[in-house]
Amino acid sequence: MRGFSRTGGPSTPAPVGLAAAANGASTLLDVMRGLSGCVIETVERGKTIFFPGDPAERVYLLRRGAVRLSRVYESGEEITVALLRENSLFGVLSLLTGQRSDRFYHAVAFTRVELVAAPAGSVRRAIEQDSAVGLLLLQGLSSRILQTETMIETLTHRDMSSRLVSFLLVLCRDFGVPGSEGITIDLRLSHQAIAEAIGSTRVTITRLLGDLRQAGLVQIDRKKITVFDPVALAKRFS
Amino acid sequence: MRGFSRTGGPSTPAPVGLAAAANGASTLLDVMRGLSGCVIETVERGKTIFFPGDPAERVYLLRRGAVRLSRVYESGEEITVALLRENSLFGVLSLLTGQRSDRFYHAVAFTRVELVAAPAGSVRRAIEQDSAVGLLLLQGLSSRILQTETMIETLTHRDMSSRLVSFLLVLCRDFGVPGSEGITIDLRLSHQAIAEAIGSTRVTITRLLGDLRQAGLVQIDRKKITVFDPVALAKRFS
DNA sequence: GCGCTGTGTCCGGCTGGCTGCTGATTCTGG
DNA sequence: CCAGAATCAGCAGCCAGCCGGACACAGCGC
Repeated sequence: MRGFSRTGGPSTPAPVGLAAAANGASTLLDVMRGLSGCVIETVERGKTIFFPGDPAERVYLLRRGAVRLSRVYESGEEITVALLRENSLFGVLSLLTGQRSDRFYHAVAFTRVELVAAPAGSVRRAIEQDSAVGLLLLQGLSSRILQTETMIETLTHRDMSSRLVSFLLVLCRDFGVPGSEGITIDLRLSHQAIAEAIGSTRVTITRLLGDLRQAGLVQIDRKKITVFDPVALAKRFS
Repeated sequence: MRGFSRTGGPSTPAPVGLAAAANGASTLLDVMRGLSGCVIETVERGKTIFFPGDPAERVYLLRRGAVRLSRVYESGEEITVALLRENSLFGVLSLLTGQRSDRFYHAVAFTRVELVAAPAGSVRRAIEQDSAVGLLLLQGLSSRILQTETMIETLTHRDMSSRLVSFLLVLCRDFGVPGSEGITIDLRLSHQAIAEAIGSTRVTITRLLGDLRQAGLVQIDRKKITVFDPVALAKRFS
């Protein structure tokens, strides 16, 4: 059950041409929306965008909300490979070698999500027609790589405390909204979700978050975490 | 001290034009080599390719050998963010937003390395002139992302034993050469290097590798690891 | 109102990090 | 090509941090 609601893309192939190139300020979103076969979808929190094993035929741009890419094991365990923020490209597997391939990740809407999906072939054609499209996509992927690498950095910290802190800082960067008393992470994160993202367990996360709260570094209000002072928090790992 | 030896790129801007597009079988390597301002470099094992803080102005393609991207902390500790295999693109930071930015990783030749470096501006121009270039780069980056995500998967395993096994399998994929008695990882890996890559310590790696050896799953000969049977090894984590 | 998910806490046990040391291997410069 | 230096590998003992399991309760949605 996918729970999509398609609000329809342009049924007639939009004139891609040099439109994007002509407009220097054009964005990935504009480009994706103009692609032939593109579909704009809304997915409710918790619903699946694609399952492992599904054919990989479309590229996605996350327009609004957050998406969780995860790997599911036979044991039933699930680990989070990426928490995508707005404007992230994903599903790029489909861009690779022409041959058919299947998804191996599970993509779930972590919040209510709006996304733009376009067939891989369509993307390829658009690139050929308008080189500016290629550049934009390239930049999108570049920033995905940087994002992912920061996450690797987070995960190589040895003690869980550092790992959690580092993860919180990543979340601040990706999902933080500044407020009067610090940066609030605009996601409803359960301890379990955090544990699955940094390779720990629910109980440990509960304990460590408790420590941080008692140390006056963070505040938690109905699953939303506020970091009072990121630099002070960063001092938590050497 | 960078220890480069430049074997000179084309001093006159090569005619990029539609050459690549015309030739369907063209590769990333061909494309990069044709870029104006491109330089082919050889770097000896252990030498630095770029330091953190260096201006990010070039994109690299790793043509031969392995490159280690790492983060250095004030404490002197160093963790490995990526071990790049042949045909990997790196230094993509420079492709992002036009504004100047600095490297924040340390890139070191992990083996003797041959690479092709091209100014970011030159890459951008090539994309504009020939859309096929954009597509090739895009595919290059896509596979980098997949690679990085596998590494995240590795790192979220809780027990070190699984982590090590998972890492070895990644290395087999990226650097493995099949032999008569299994797959040999074509890198000279010290226990310390492995520890820095999977967020553990030298001592633990020594112990765990010893276990694997005694279990008859791997063999180690002067720092080269041979995995007898990857699928048997994979059974090591549930 | 009830049930489910999420949070907080306790405890036993073991993994894995830390320290210190020794012998082996590799690298470097003369 | 050799000698000294530096890095690397293996071993042991100690101890903290984290996992696993279990349980009670709070909050939220239905």
